[in-house]
This record gives sequence, C-alpha cells and structure tokens, in this order.
Amino acid sequence: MITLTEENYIKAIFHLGKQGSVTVSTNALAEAMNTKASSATDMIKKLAEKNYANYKKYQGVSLTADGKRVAVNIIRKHRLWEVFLVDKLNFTWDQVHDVAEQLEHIKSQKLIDELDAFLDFPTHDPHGDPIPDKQGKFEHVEKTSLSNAKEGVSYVCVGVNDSSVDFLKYLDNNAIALGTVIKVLHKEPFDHSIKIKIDGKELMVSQTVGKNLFLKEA
Amino acid sequence: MITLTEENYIKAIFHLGKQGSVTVSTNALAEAMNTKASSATDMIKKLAEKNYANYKKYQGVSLTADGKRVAVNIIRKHRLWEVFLVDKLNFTWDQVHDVAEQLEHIKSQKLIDELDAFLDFPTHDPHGDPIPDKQGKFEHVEKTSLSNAKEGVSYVCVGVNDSSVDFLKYLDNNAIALGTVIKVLHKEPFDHSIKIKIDGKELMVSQTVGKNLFLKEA
DNA sequence: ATAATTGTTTAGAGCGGTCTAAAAATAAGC
DNA sequence: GCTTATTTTTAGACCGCTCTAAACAATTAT
Repeated sequence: MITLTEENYIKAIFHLGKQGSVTVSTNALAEAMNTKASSATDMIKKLAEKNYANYKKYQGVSLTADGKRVAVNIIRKHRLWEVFLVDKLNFTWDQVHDVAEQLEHIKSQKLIDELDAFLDFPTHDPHGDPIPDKQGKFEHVEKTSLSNAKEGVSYVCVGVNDSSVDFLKYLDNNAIALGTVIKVLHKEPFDHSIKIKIDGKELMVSQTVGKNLFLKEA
Repeated sequence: MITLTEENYIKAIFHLGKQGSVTVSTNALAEAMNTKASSATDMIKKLAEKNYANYKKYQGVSLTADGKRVAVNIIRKHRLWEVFLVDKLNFTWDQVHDVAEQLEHIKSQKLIDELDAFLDFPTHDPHGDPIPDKQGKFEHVEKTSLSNAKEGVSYVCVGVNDSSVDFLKYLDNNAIALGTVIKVLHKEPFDHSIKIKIDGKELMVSQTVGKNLFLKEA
C-alpha cells in the first residue's frame, strides 16, 4: 500500500527532476514539500526501500520506472479533476489547484476511467498542461519560458509554471490566458523585465512573470 | 482542524446513535470502526475535548450540536457524490460506497455547492437515503424494515441498511430496487423468513434481508 | 590543501492513531 | 448481596511523519 505522503513526495520528485529522471537534491525536495531536509531524507529512504526511487547517500534522488508510473498516474488524476472542476463546476483556473490536490489521491480505477470518458478524453488541463493517457503516455509540448523567448518573435501562451492564485489572477487582470498571442518586443538586460505586445497593447512584465509563463512559437 | 479519522468516528457515532442523539457504547463504536475498544476510548476523549461529543466515563458517547453539524455535512457530501457516480459516471449502486467514502472527506465548500447544483439539487441518494440540504436539513422518511411490515399490506422500497456489495447484488438479482412495489404475503414465525410478492412473482426472503430492506406504505 | 561553508544524514523526541495487556467499573447470575 | 462476567479505561509500546540538534560529507574559498 502506498501512502498519501509517499504519493506527494513522488509527485514532487517527478516535477523537480524533469519527469523524475534527473536527480533531485534533498534540500530542493524538502523545500518543495514544505518540510525539513531530515524529513525528506527519511522519506527518500522509504521510497528507495519500496522501489519507487533510486538513492545513494549524498547523491540525491530520482524515480524508478515504478515511481514514474505512480507519478504519472497522480498527474493524470490531478489534471482530469481540474478539467472537471472548470468545465462542469464553474471553477476558474486559479481555484482548481487546491481541490485537485485532494482529489488526485482518490483510489478507484473505474472512477478515473469514467471521469475521463465523461469529460470526453481531454488532452490538456486548464493550465495548458498535457494529460497523460491511461497508458501514461505524455504528449510533450515544445515550450519555452517567456524569459527565454526571442525578441521580435510571436508566441502563443501554452502554460504556466507557478500556479499560485496570485499569479493566475495577475494573468487574468492582464488578459493573458491559454492561447493568447504574445509578441516579444524587448528584453531589458538590466533587470530582465520584458516588454510584450498583447492584442495591440504593450505591457511590461517582470522577470518573475517571464520565468513562469510558457510559450510556443506561433 | 478536524482530522480524517475524527470525521469517520463522528459519522459512526451519528449512524449508530440515531442521528447522534442516542448514546453509543464504546464497544459498538469500536466494532463499527473496525478497531479495538481502547482506540475508541482514546478517540472519544479527543472528540469530547474538541467539543464534538458528550462523554462521561463508562456512560457511552453522543454528539454535541457541533458534532452533529459535522456528521450531517459529511453525509451530505457522501450522498451527493453517490448521486454523481451513479448519474454521471455509470456506477451501479453497489459500486459507489467505497469511492464515496473517500470523496466525502474532500474539503471545499465551493466544490460541494457546485456539485449539488450540477446534479440539480437531488433529494435522495441511489440507496434511497435523503440528502441533507446546505443548512443540514433532513427530510425524514417514514420507513419500516420489511421485518416489521404487516402481512397483506403493499409497500414501496425506499432504502437499504446494509449496503454491502453482496446484499446489493442480491437485490439486483431478485429485481428489487428503489421504488419496487412489494406486497408482504406471509411472515413465517418459525425462522422469521418472509414471503413477498414482487411484480406478480412470489419470493421467499430470509430474516437478514428483512432487517436490511426499508419500505414505506404504498 | 586546509579552512570555512553548505548540504545531507543520523539520533532522539513528539504527535496522531493504533495495538496488547492489565486494571477498574458496571452489569449479570445465583 | 456477593461473585462472576462483561465492558470500559488506563498504561505502555509501535508506526508514520514530523521536528531540532548534532554529526558527517561535499563543495567552495583563499
């Protein structure tokens, strides 16, 4: 039996380490989980014990095939529930995260299969992230952060990294949503702020925004 | 903060003690929770501490107004989820219980309000039990068990007590569902089995069935 | 290359929930 | 009413997950 907390750690390792294949430091994991390094160490040991993680002392942690399977499954559930909340229950994209964090741990294969069908097999969640299919297959989107985008090029917004309520509200206030066309006008070397054009209007965004907004070339 | 386990104990006290107002013995509670009496005692103390339960040593436990409010809220969530699973996700009434037991603990007021609206404010769950409204109001159904029904009288099936998979499957196999009209032909004093008529066909059922099937007069 | 800093692990403890074993209170039998 | 049986509570322990404090390894600086 896999425990709630174990699932959450596995998910964190997956996200921090680019699908769990890159090794993640104990501190980074602890920070992501809002716990202390010692707690992370204990959990890492347990995950290694149960064959969900690869671990060598002082060398960080990555996921085994089993661990990745678990992670992808949770992510699938999380994102399907997000679609449900937005499409059927009138949630906005900044309201879904906390609830989906709870719903993702419900254990029932039939539930998730039926939900998938009920939602008509969606491929992306409300933040633009791809939903793994039943086999765990991911459609990998070619995306770059706004910070790494090229001056003078037009992009389409395909996702966000930070999904905090504040950030999503900021985007709403500035008319940035999935599918919004964004042209990069100028990248300021001094403070890494970026001047962009949305729907004819110019807008100056900070480095923080640049790092958390994902685009693909239009 | 109220814990998962606390919620489950409160729910059990509510169900065992006729809406939580009747005092429940430690053993009965422990049995319902599949744990030992010592564990139940500990939890009862904690619930009393937090003002969810009335407790005097060796005198059993009942719910305070607060405790009842919590219980009703969980039951509301449980039953709404059951409706969702059956109406929207093609679950049968014997498949919903375990999943609803998990879903009932999801914390989000908006979630349950929206779900209620999405399901068009249902008043009963798939087992015929009433769903408390947002204010916790219960429609109390006048129901008797088949065992207590009178010979020669016709009834309508309005609910079940035991919602084990086996029992619900048994009912399905014998074409008994909510709304089914049942006429009580003869109650056998010797083994308390009961002869009933459903849809023109006669059927003999055991005392166990009689105790777990709820009817109201047609 | 040695010292200082940073990152990681261990040791020991606490909390929530469970258990067993034993003690205390209540209920039942005669 | 006294004894026996049952129910309930207490005491002490363990597991999962967390913490702090201290030890240990790795990295960086000088």
